[in-house]
Amino acid sequence: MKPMSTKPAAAESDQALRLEQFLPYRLNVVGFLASRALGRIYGARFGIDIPQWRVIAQLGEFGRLTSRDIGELAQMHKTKVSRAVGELSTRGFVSRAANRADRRETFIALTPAGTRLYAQIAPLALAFQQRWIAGISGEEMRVFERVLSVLTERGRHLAGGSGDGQS
Amino acid sequence: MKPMSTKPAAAESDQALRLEQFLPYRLNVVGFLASRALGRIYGARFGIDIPQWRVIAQLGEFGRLTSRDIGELAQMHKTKVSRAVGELSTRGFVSRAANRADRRETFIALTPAGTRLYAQIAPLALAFQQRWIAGISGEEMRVFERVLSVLTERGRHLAGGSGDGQS
DNA sequence: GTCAATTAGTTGCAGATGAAACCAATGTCA
DNA sequence: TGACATTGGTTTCATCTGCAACTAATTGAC
Repeated sequence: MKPMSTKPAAAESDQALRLEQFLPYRLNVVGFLASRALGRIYGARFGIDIPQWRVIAQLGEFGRLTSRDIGELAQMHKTKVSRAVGELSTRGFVSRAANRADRRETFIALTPAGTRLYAQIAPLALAFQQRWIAGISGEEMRVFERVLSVLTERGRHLAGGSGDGQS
Repeated sequence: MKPMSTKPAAAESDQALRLEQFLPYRLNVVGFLASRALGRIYGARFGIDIPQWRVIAQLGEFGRLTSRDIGELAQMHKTKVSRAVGELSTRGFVSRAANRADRRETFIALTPAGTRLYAQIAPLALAFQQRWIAGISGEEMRVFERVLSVLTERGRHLAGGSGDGQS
């Protein structure tokens, strides 16, 4: 890292833009790091990617869901849900069962193998989170999470969000 | 959103996993929202995407940089830098000049048109950030940013990071 | 009851992305 | 000096992603 500055075009306004302090940039970087770190943990160990993990997590938490519900709960585009569920289904981790009351939608649920997988991954995920926030005081984390909630909620509406879509 | 719970497979351990409270998930969502909102602002208005914006921001801040420096400063994979610089170059916003001292690397800098573009976008970006954090107290933001820094730094090392790469 | 509008979910397609291969230039070490 | 490793940067290729179009089923208006 040798900046090699010659003509800093910024710094004329009262408040200059510095990318490494710019909030959208920082949030995007930390979000990317989170995904990458977590993805490596159970990606290499279980052959699961992030969308698949989210599907499994929601099913492990709520039991039985439609694809639409999964998308809404896990903030995933419906095509991503469709593909993740398809892959998990062919691998035998989830089952699909038509809803007889509304035959457009399908109930997705964990199979026994899927439940075992969830029982393996969930503790790892929680342990990872613990290791990540170790040493940060409870009060600081409370403030952090409160602000994070505000930013998330506001971010959903700030630029006219359509609703879903996720990396 | 109708969870339709039947058999909540979780909640057996002393600490159940709830995805909407899971930090990596939350950070990834807010990061995505940040990118999307910001990307729409100057994407629709200037035809610039996020990687290109990051390149311009760094050049506007530091003046003249090699592609390698841009990648390190802006946390971008070198192929992404290469493509962003290539596109910005053909559009006349940046110039490339070989370094005569080390002819492997190339100096990238904003052209006059690029500087004008930066002068237009930077205030918009700052205003967007202000609108986003409006109403949050200074003390809360200080705590938030401090924790964010810790999480970012730790996230870089937690799962054996290679260094670059970015969405 | 019928037809238009809506919804759940899948698929085709075009663009974005990163790993790996690659090229040219520089550094290193004998 | 001469081999070999390293580095800056580009390109190829396989994959992922989301938009748009599509099918099938349901709802609503009349």
